Amino acid sequence: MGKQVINKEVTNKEENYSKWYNDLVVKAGLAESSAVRGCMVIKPYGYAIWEKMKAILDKMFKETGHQNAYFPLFIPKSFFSKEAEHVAGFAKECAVVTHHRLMNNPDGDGVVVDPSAKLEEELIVRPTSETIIWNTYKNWIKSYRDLPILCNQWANVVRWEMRTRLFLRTTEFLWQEGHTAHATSQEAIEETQRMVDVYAKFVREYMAIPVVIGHKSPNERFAGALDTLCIEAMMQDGKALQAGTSHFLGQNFAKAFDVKYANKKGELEYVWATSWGVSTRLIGALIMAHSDDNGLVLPPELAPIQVVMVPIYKGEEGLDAVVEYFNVVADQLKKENISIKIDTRDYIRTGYKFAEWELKGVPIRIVAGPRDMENGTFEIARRDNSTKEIVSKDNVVEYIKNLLTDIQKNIYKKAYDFRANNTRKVDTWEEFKVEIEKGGFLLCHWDGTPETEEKIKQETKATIRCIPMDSFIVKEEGKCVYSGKPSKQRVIFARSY
RNA sequence: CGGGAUGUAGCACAGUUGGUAGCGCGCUGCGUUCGGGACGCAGAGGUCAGGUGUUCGAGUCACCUCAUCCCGACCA
Repeated sequence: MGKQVINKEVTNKEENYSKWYNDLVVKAGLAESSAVRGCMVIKPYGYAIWEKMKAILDKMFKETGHQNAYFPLFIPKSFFSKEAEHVAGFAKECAVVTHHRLMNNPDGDGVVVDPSAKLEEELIVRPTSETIIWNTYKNWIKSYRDLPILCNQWANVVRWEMRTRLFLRTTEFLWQEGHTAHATSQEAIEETQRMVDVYAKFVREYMAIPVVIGHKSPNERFAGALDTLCIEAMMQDGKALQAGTSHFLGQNFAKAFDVKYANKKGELEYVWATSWGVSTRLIGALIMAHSDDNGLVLPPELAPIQVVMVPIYKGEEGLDAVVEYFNVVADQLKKENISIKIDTRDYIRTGYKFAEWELKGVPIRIVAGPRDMENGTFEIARRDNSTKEIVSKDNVVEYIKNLLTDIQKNIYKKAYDFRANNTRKVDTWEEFKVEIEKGGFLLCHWDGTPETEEKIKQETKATIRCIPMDSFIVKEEGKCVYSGKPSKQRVIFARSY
């Protein structure tokens, strides 16, 4: 049966945000930690959310001209050292395959690695696929006619992080990574922008989370990129979360892997590259952006179950009657592509079911019992603001359709207002040190140097989340909040995940 | 890899000066309940992380190993 209940004593968001988050992930049935250090089991309910995300993103990628492909999990070690910055960025967190055979332990029980099966060249479990993909693209690209190449892969990657957290940072995680090759710098830069826009649209419209699009500062840039664009979201504890990145890689990987094409004049040129990705971390963002002490709050666009129907009845015939009453509406809703669950479990009490579906974040609950059947009504409760209404069965389909749209908007608005209330301009260093403790985004002038950013990070743990490109653009002359040197635009400082 | 802590039932924990294992939740069965997380009765479930030592006797004391968590460094 596996009934899971949040113990309210330990799930107060205000008191211990981390614990609240972790409890929620486990108790809502999204994921749990596994036997392997830092790895996560994504449970069916959590994976259903991921599948919905994948389907929408995949469609958006195809609409922007991309195709899916798949590249190997293992990368020869030598590939890795071809791009100096890239290897420096990932070297410390790589899982390495050194052998390919086990044998019975000659000294006792169990199995040991067979020393005779040592690989000549070690294989790296991909932490990201730039190197193996560029080694492949080398063979695909000869002429300007072969360009652009616009590939995406859905895959798992491994990064041996020191500290892990369910969804936000696990040793192995699922993601998509797009890798494109272009004839011109201009085209690659446009692609980088196009894909960060796709991410922003997805997170805003489907996940109902407001994000800022911006450039990363050089310190925060992807290893091997000339420019990294990102979307940054604010979680309910005021910390920032990088939700997606899109990198302009210049000709770095083309040069490292010697990928040249013949242009129309027959001259050889290096190609221009981008890469972009989002991961299961987005599920963590979804949880931390909307949920409350009663559990998940899922936006209707991504909820695996959009409407749950809970019957109230006495005896077996009573149940059949209510289910029949529900089925009429359920069939109509299904025709509208609304996903329905009728909770007919007879071994669980009604109140318990209510609490359980709230914990799982189902946007709408419909309740009906003898009273409603007599009156021709349903009781409809929304998860996002806990209000209930009695609705006539004649209007219920239209009502639900509108309500789903309304909930989606309302969740976004809530998150938007929260972000607005936790974003402020800060102009002095004294003020900065006080304000950063309160959480949220600080819009500050910065002198543009990595040294200043590094010092601010060391003193306050805050980093530049991005140099905004759409929301929060404040182009004005000012003085760096730390060094007092001149600055032309405010950037976003925050503590982050 | 530094600093701190913790390993006892599925989960969360208690366990006194060393004396042979407990509570709550969950689970199983029966009954009464059932429009917001019900209750009663009866059950099942443990190599007290592992090892060595001290002792007549170790969950408890000492040492070692392993694992996990938190704080740093790293990071989607």
